[in-house]
Amino acid sequence: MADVARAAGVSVATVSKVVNGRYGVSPATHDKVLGVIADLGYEASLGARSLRSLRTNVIGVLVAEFEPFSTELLKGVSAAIGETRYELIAHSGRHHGDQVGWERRSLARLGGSVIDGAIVVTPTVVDARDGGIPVVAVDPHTGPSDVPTVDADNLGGAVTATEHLLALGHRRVAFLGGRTDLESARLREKGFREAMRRAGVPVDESLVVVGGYRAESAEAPARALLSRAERPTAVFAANDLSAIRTMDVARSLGLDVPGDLSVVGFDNVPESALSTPALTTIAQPLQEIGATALRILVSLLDGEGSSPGHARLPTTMVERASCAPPPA
Amino acid sequence: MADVARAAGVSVATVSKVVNGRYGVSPATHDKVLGVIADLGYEASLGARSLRSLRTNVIGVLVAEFEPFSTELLKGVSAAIGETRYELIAHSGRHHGDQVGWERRSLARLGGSVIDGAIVVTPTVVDARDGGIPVVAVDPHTGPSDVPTVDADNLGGAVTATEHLLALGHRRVAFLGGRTDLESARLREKGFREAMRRAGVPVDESLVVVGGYRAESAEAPARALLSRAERPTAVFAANDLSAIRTMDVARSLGLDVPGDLSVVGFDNVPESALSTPALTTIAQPLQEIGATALRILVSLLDGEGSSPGHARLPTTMVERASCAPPPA
DNA sequence: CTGTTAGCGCATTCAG
DNA sequence: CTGAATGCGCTAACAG
Repeated sequence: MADVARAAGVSVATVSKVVNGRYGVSPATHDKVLGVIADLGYEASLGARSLRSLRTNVIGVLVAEFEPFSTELLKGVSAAIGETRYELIAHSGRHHGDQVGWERRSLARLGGSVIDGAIVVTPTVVDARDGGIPVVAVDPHTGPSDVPTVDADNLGGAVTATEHLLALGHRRVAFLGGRTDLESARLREKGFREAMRRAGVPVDESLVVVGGYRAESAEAPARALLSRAERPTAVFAANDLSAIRTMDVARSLGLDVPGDLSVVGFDNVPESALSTPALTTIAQPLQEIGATALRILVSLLDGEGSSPGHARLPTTMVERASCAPPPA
Repeated sequence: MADVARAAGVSVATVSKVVNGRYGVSPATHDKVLGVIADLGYEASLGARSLRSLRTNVIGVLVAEFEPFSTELLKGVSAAIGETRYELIAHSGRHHGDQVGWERRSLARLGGSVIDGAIVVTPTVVDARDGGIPVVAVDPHTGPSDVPTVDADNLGGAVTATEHLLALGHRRVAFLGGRTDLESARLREKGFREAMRRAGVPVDESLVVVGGYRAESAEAPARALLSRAERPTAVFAANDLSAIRTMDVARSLGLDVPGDLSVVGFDNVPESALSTPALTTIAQPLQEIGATALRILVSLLDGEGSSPGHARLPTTMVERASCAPPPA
């Protein structure tokens, strides 16, 4: 900026005013400075600007990792940000296995300086005052919180998935759960139990296991489930990554999907259509969830007092090729 | 940081030393400060730190937009960053239609302050000295440059795609091109022409059009192509998004894919398996490309002098359901 | 209308 | 081994 000021024959303060469109600069100076900026290809350093000013016009999407779920959300956020004046930064910190706490750290690191507001994806602990900036949570931790939240109808989706398996004639239905610290996982299990109860089919507790939402963490429980003497004829996995890994495990055990085992997932990430067989799953409108979260955050930032509080989007079933009636 | 210093009864300078693992702090003080930091949940502000220090241990992935192509790369980068000491920031600036120049702006904005190095996705103009930080380009602009580059075998892939259509018996084959400013688009067209020439099939120049790699920009040329009296029996689209949109257009014109029209895409983004019919396409190992770019960048940052210069990964054909012999 | 001044939160000299 | 002083690039008051 000093270079620009020198070249334009003005002070850095004036350059700053021009860059930020402040009033009180003569048109001639304004144009001159803009010209020099264009020539030199100057761009204000985000780091320095954010240190001094209250607004950076940058929105952060904070994730633990860039996997199919979070990147789908990101696509939705990115599509919706077009008309706004904000730019986007997606951040994934280093986390040595600690699945909890990364959200606070990211927020403390970026909030209050680099970003004006944040969309936090599957946080365990969110506190509206962490980092002192507006926050919207997507698919957060159990329990009510004071931050606006966007999620999908996890309960209804889980009921639908389970009923689908029951309607096909399955009775030994297993539930491969998600991350126990997330509300979504809890609701999916609840929906599973509710549908079973309604159908009058008792839940075999030994068939309800924890998969952790990640392919690696789901592998062992899936293998245990399918290696049992009395193995289930169907598995409802709490998300697609677990479901896909379950099908891999089944194959490695010589089981045919859907001949010997039916599998239903949850999320409908694009990858679910690429598996063999293609996965029947419960679709969440992930991109729309991202877009909704962005809209809420922007309205928060622009101070349109109305805090929508909570948005819940519908889920739908996508039938593909991973389900069939149980073997005779 | 001042809060931490006060609570620990030391100066901010000492806290800084502890945080950054500098020598010259007594073990007792060290532990005490760490304890307070844990209690208060303190985290250094990225903005301030980057302003003062040369290293931030943050790597930036600079994209124009978060769409399937860039998010696949991001997954690969994210998976590969696990073992390193870097964290990841993906940035998409505001670009009012200007498809060129965003990369310089992003680089100037983040480089030299927030990030230590960058992976730039499909940049048109990259200069190694923009922002003064190490840069690796993925799928960049035409022409040799001084920045290390990672891409896929665009030429070979395009030949394979075209030969596939020719082998099915197609002779009126159209090419729906990409962004003319990108080397990848140029090579895909070249591969198309080369395969046609080898097969002794003349290229009808009116069937070679520009689609721009985006669904919206590909729609009009696709419609024009398929509305012609003598319409092509097959289209090789320069990327999957264009190919998928071409199939949509075909359907809206009452054409059956692949009965009336065969379509081949390029990229194999997950979405290509979700289309109806599922798209036959040329797969780039996108995640691997991202991981490779990261490895090169890290070796650059860690000063392992060996600059690999250029990595080119293989492409493979994925046959799905969008191709058939031409109508009789 | 423009320039001067004073920090934003932190890392780094250099004295103590 | 520790703390006080300095400045990174920028914006926000104020003074001219």
